[in-house]
Amino acid sequence: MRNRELAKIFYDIANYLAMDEIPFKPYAYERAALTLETLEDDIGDIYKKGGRKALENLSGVGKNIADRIEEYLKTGRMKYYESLKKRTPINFEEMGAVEGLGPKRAKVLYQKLGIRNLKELERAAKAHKIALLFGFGEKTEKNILEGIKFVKRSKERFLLNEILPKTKEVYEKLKALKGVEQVDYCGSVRRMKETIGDVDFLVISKAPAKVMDFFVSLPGVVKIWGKGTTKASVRTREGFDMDIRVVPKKSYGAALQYFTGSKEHNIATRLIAMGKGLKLSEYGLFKGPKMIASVSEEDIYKTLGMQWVPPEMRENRGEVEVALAGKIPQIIGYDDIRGDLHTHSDWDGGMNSINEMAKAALEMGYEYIGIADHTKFLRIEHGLNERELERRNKEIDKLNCKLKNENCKLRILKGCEANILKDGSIDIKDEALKKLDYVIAGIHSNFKIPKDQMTARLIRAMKNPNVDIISHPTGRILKRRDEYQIDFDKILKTAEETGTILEISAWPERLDLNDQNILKAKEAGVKMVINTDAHHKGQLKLIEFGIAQARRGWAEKQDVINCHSLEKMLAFLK
DNA sequence: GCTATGGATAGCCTAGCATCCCAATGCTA
Repeated sequence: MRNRELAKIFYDIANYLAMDEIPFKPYAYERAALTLETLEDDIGDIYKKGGRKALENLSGVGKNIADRIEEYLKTGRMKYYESLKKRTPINFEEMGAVEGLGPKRAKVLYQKLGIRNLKELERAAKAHKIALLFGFGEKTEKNILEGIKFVKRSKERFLLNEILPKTKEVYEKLKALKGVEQVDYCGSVRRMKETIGDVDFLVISKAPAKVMDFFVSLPGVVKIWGKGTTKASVRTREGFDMDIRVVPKKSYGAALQYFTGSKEHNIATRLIAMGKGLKLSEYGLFKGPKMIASVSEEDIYKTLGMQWVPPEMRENRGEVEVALAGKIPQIIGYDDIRGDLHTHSDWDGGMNSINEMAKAALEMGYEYIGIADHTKFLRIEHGLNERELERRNKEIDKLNCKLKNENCKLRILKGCEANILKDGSIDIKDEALKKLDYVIAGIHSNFKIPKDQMTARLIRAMKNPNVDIISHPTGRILKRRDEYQIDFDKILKTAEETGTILEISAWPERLDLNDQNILKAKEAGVKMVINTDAHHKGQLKLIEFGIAQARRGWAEKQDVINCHSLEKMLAFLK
């Protein structure tokens, strides 16, 4: 998939143009990038099948951008982009990741101090050169240093959604390869961890040399770190590494268990083995020199006197003890979601009409979809005011009538994503909220207020009888921003008392609540809802990432309100 | 640079905030 590569380039171009204060063009490139990102098919395939015309048919892609895409697909290069880059050789991917740094400031830093990347930025900030620049100051310099620290910490890891599609693609190719008997991906991808270091594949094959050759010559491989008879390691164009190893059939289960990890889980299981006078390694479970289990993971766990543990739970957070006691919870499955309650339509900043979103929900096999458009505080997302909300509600009523007449079971729910203002009040009148099926409220501004103030802010919002759900409750953005300061235990207590539901955002950069908070919420008896926050119909599919997170937090169907039928789900709301 | 219609040209991308310098700017949602 070259969609993401191209999107990245277009975002870069948008930054270069914004830097020069060129109006509107940046916006055009950003829109094209967004289209590419949400595209379901590979841009190369689209071009192969439909040619230039197919490119120009994409929303936000006109003659010029189609030219650029075409050039890139044909030559692997884009001259326009390269010339922009040459003129201002700034690494935006690094610099832009620092919160508070945008294209304009990056340009000033380059022109005045020659700063091109994170390393040079850090050096200048530490030498207090930045605070002296016009338009900058002490505070900005300090914020930049803090931002750098954060970026560095998350730099080597990739978001799960950056990795998973490519992983599945390679997996399918390996599976189809002649001579491959079995293949699995393991490691943190199999555990569906929110960020991933590298990808490991495990293969059974009688022709390992052929598998190695195939693996290192996969399209998108830019560097071969090593290649032996049963092991190989490569770097992909996207910048992450993939390893493969061929293992004997008889120890496949042991290898799969070992390479899936986590390290902490493996240590715990090895200790169990030791306690029984056994030895567990990547080669098998041994009693003295005799291998007593190893063909499958189930086999190994069973011989250890444990239940099989779903990969998402393998973090040594008590799952080993629970598996020994035979009490592994029935965590929710990837097909258990019956509706998405946090989606946006073109009434606010979304890309699709309510009707289109509903159709997409039907394709997902959903029983209901909730439209939770932004409310008025968020002007950039075209947040709706009371009157506009009313008009939107009428459209939903009409569509529901139509669906009913067509004997369609899907129901569209009237929701909104209101804003929790600095003092904990909601940016839209209660009378308007009352008319909705449900209300989501979230924090979209003033992230840096003291902990007690932030906690009080959320608590006040939860006590509002109209607020049913708190969206992305901790506000973190993976690789960009830490969660805001809150007393999560107090939040849980209030949620429990008021019957407020906490969201598990499936948005790959949020995944908020995270796994550990999900576990805490479950223990506190707080109900949750898994939502995508889709701004585009294609993004309904992101639900997979939310479910994975819920599984990592041991959530069961009873903990997640949208695992239930419409009627039952509605009963959970205030 | 794209889209929508006036088919060559208008309209798109807003508002609150933090910071920096005390009115303006850049960043973020």
